[in-house]
Amino acid sequence: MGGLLGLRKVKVKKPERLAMLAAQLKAEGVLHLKQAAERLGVSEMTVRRDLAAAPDTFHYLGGYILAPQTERDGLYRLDKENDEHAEAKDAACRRVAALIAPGDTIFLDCGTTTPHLIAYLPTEVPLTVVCYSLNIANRLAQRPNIRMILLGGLFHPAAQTFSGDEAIHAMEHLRINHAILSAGGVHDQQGVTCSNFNEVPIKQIAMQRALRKTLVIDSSKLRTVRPAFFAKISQFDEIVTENGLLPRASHQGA
Amino acid sequence: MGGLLGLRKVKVKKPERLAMLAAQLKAEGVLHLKQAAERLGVSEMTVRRDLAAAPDTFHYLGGYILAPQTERDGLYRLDKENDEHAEAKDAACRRVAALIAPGDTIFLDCGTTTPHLIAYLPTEVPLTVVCYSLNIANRLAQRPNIRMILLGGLFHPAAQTFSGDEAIHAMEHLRINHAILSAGGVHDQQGVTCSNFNEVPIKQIAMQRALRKTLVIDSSKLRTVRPAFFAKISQFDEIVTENGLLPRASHQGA
DNA sequence: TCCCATCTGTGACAATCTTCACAGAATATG
DNA sequence: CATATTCTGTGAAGATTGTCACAGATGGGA
Repeated sequence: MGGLLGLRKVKVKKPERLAMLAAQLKAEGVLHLKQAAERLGVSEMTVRRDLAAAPDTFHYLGGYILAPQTERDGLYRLDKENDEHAEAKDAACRRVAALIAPGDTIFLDCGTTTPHLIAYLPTEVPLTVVCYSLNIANRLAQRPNIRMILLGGLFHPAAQTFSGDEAIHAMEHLRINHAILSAGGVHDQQGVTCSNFNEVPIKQIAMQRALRKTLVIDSSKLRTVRPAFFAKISQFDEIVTENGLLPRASHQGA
Repeated sequence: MGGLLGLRKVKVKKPERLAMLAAQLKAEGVLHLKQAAERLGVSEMTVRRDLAAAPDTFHYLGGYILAPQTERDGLYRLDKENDEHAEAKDAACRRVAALIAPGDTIFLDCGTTTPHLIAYLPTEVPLTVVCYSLNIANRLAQRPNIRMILLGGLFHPAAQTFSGDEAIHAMEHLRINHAILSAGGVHDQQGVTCSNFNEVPIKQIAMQRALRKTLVIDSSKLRTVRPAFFAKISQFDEIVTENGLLPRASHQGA
């Protein structure tokens, strides 16, 4: 250290540094990487490495360290895992949002596509949304001015959905304008399919009771098949992907 | 439009974009500038300008848009606000957990007390929990090996609960061993009361159908009254507070 | 229709963040 | 004390982000 006598360097080890970081963040909420490095008396590189070693303790975004978020836990697990085509799904949902009419009672399917729609739902006009997924319900709960009806029943952790006779029975008392469904596979011959058999009855009832049926998918689903069949392509009024409406020709199949 | 019928170009103006951003953030907490631009269908530059025009609405750091702190954890809002007696509630729930038998089907009330119980529910033995609150459902969903049945219906944002004839109807098909209820007020003369009238029917049905009825409260609720009456003190098999069981003498009242 | 004010997209440049490899320092171990 | 291991700092290259100016697009009024 350049022979500057008396300049005592205070050495702090990793666990201690992490504790100091946590304390600073508690007080300030956000810390710039450069600040953090200065305050801890180490290089930015070291701070980076510390953070990388404790990935769950802090949030790091674009040069800033954020205080850990208390509990945003498993809420949006599904999406995070399976957002391969998140952008396509989002784009498709944006198109679907334009199809929604004021005053509609909408049935909103579960899955990883339909959650994207919620951000685009209009909130200045009356709107009722019927759903059967915990994930969807959580998002709807956070939007103002949307009447939400959740079809309850037994919870299926894998899909984060509810099912049961009661849910199906409940639907029979609802007047649905517009069912917005999604699917894991859409195939000319094999029709429209999904992965979970327990979703089939509720999807079918929803389609049966809805005046208008819209299928929203990202285009990677086209020409694929999943185990559980729930509808023919021709049963839908329109099929929306990130590229727009599917040409009507396809509707003649299956 | 490449022959894709009905492909409508959606033009969105600034106020609307800000609203969409806010909604997305509410749901996801963080948004990358690039994502935001794509979802809104505008350039990154425009998003930047939008953000600059509404400096108090969003947090922006190193390429990421953050939801204001308050909205990021909307999920557990209820608790945060009203956890004055959180420790007492927690202690009371710990006592209640000891009353739960393996294989029980439990009805779990909504409110700010009952969520504390969930952490203490046993997961090594079969257990079914029936609930009607989104808050409770979210917590149960995160515990393994618990069968959860959610009574659905119309969502009430203020209390984060569901209600409706269907929910009540659904209960009639369930065999409940043990109803664990909470209350906003417990009073010798006025009985057991809560704040929301729409919770009354479901609480009453649950009590009617349950073999054992436990009331769990923190002791600050004793000798207070809330607007909605739902049971007499004597209807409960036990009343548990952070200090233990309420002496049986009190059960003679109301 | 034209003009004006405003909004929006683009490209260029500067500033910053990210990652990597390497070398020196600190620490542990025998 | 020597060696091995781990930890830390540095600098450079590449990717990303921030800022700015300018031009085209849009949307009212006159």
